[in-house]
This record gives sequence, C-alpha cells and structure tokens, in this order.
Amino acid sequence: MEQKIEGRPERARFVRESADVRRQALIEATARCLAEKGVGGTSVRVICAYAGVSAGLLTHYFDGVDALILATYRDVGEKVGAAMERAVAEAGPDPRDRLWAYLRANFQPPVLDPNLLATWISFWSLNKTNPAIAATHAETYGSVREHLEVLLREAAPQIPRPDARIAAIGLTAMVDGLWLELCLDSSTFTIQEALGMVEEAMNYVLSKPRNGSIDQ
Amino acid sequence: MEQKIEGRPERARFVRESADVRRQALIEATARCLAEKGVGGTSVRVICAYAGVSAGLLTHYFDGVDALILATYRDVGEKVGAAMERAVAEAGPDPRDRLWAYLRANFQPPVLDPNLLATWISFWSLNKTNPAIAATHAETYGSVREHLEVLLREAAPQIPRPDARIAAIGLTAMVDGLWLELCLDSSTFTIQEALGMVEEAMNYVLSKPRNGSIDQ
DNA sequence: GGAACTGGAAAGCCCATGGCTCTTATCAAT
DNA sequence: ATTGATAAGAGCCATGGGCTTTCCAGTTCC
Repeated sequence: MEQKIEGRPERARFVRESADVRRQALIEATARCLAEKGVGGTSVRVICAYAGVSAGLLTHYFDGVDALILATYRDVGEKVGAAMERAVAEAGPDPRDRLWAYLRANFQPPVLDPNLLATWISFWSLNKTNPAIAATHAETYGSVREHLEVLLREAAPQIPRPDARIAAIGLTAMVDGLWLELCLDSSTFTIQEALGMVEEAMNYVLSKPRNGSIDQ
Repeated sequence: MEQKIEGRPERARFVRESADVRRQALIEATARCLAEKGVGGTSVRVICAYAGVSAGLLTHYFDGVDALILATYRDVGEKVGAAMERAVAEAGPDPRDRLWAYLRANFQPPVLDPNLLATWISFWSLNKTNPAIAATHAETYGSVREHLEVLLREAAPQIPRPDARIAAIGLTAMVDGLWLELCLDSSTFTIQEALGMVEEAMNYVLSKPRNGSIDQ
C-alpha cells in the first residue's frame, strides 16, 4: 500500500533565493531566450524554464514580460558599456591608445557576439511600438556617442566640438554597420579587415586638416 | 417578420482576383504589419485583415506564415534595389555622380523610412533561426556591395580590386549604420549631416593615395 | 442560354500556446 | 511552533496557426 494519499500531489522542493538573484536569473534567461529564439520565441514559460523557476515567478518579480525585456535591455546595455570602459581602462594613458581600444572593443568578445546582436535586434524591433524601449535606446546610443566624442577630443584636442560630434557619429555608424554584418554573416569579411577599416577611419578623423580652432 | 430565415447566415461577398494580385496584396500587408506591429504582432489573422481577405487565404497561397515572410523579404529587397538603380540611372553619365546617387539614395524615400527599417529588423531577427532568411540576407547584402564596388571602380579606375572591395564594405557599413540610427531615432542627427559624412567618406575613398596599380 | 463543374474564397473548428491570476505548498526567520 | 513572505503549479481566457467544411463566381459543355 502506498504511503502517499491520493489527491495530495507532492510539490517540487525549492530554495529560497534573494530577490536580486531571482531577478538576475530571469534577466539572463531573457537575454539567452531572445538570442536563441528571437522575440517570437520568447514567452513567459520559455523564459522561466531557462531560469529554472516556475512561470508564476515572472509576474511576481516584474510587471509582465514587457517590463522584463526592458530590464534586460538595460542590463545588457550596462554590461556592454562596462566591457568597453574596461577596454579603455586597460589601454593605458595614451589618448590615442584609449580611443583605439574603445573602437577595437566592438570587435572582440563579449561585444562581437552573434547572440548579443540577436538580443539587440530584438530590442530594435520593439523600438517602434514601445516608448520605454525607445527611450532606453536613445540613452544607450547617446552614451556611446558621448563617450567616443570625449575620447576623440582627448586624442585630438584641436578638433572643434561640432566636428568631434560628427566624427563620433560617423565612427559609431561605421562600427555599428561592420559589427552588424559581421554578426549576421561572418563570411563576407573578416574581423581583421573590419579593424583595418576602422583604424583607417580613425586615423583620417584624427589627422584631417581643420580650419576651425586656429584661423577663426 | 424578418425576411431572412434563421440558420442561414449570409456570407460575405467576395471578388475573385488573380493569384498575382492576391499574393501581392498579402505581401504588402505583411510588410505593413511587420513595420507597424513588429514580428510579435504579425499573425495570420492580422496579415489577412490588412490584406482584406479571410484568414484561410494565407495558407492557400503560401506555405504558412514563414514562407510569406520570406516572400516579403525578397519583394522588399527587390523594391529597394530597384529604387537604388533608378537613382543611379537618373544621375547621368558621370561615374562620380552615379556613385554619389547610389549612396545618396539610402537617405531618401523610399529607402529612408522607419517602416522599412522596422520590416528589415524583422528579417534580421529571423536570420539566426531561419536558414532561408539567412540566405536571402547574404544575397541582398552581396548584391549591394557588388553594385557599390562596380560604381567605385568606374569612378576611380586606379583603385585596385581588393581595395575597392574593402572600400565598398566600409562605405556600406557607414551608410547602414547611419541609416539604422536615423530610422530608429531621427533626433540624434539630421539627414544633411549624414549625407555630409557619407560624401566626405566617398571623397576620401576616391582620392586617397594608392600605391598598387602604378608602382607595382 | 442554362446547368453541372471547377476551384478560389470565407468561416468555423481544433488544439497548442500566449500572458496572467490565484490558490496552495514550502521555507526561513522569529 | 508560528507566521508571513516566497515559490510552484494549475487554471483562465484570449489568441496563435493550420485544417476542414461550406459556399460562391466563373467556366464549360450540352
């Protein structure tokens, strides 16, 4: 005779984790899910399965899936930003080295990663319909551009401020375009070729003749 | 007393269209749907509602939603390519004008269109999980790069072939990056600024000193 | 010219999955 | 031992895609 009485199905044991651990687990699961399955394949059940928790927890810690995705966007953006800053910090004191390290970091892990692009694309795809996502995008892009602008002016103080802004936008665009295509289809050109193009563009920006700061 | 007998609900009238008309209507509806609602909001019912047909027709003309999205990708890609070629054809005979027209076309309608980007992003998001989409992407990107390469060499025949390839990749990356950000958030810089950057990059590519074709 | 025929088109159906809620079980701290 | 927050899991309702059935507009044949 079985010991367990019918009608009282045993429930899975669980460990009680802190809110931070749970949130982080859900965020990382969301990033993985977006990367591997895209927006369409990202659902409450899949995310929670990835995180190893039950489906109910998502709503408990976040205001629904959209809020979790937004939190994931912020988290991923911060991690990428941190990786870039680390690269700059490790580059030493020379301003040109620091600038180059910043640009170069886009073509090294963890930034150059098809999974990261896949996650990023998911955010882009929500940009149009989700104002909070759009705001986060603007914030992230602005931060990158500003950082690059600062590094540019430190490496070439003679560049007028408006020129530095344009140069930062142009360099960012080129880096983004190369990064995008490399992640989408790495067979069209190599990382080395991309680095060569970016280096040439950087050299051009740093050395092109200006007439703003001295003449006028 | 009502004239209509119970149990015989009247069915919507319909007009019989040719297969081409129906396919095109579904493709255009899909593009609109992807643009306005993103991948997540693109379903059989929504597409067919946009196209003004019943839900069953999608399966009748295409092998499911995925096949329709792929067909939409091909169609949109062809339309963009045609618009670019038209711009080149209207530019006249001067090779430099033709090259510039090609680059410039990326920042004019119908290419510079947030809806087009939204559609495009949807395709990117499927790139990882859908081999057919990935193949179409490679084809489209390769076609653009080759076309640009040809225009480059016509405008500057002294450029060695490998250099032209790299220049085409770099210019494409820059254009793509600027186009992407302009469509995502048009408040960060203007179309004129983007055109200025691209023009400067083009001039640099065309006029930079080479040592390949004459010396060696 | 009328009636059967063909195949395009519309609804409805089925089952799976969507997000979210609610109840209940479990754990850790008091 | 008690308690209150935390987690699990079932359940609800809406929507998903694909399929089937029913219906209708041209076509064809007599």
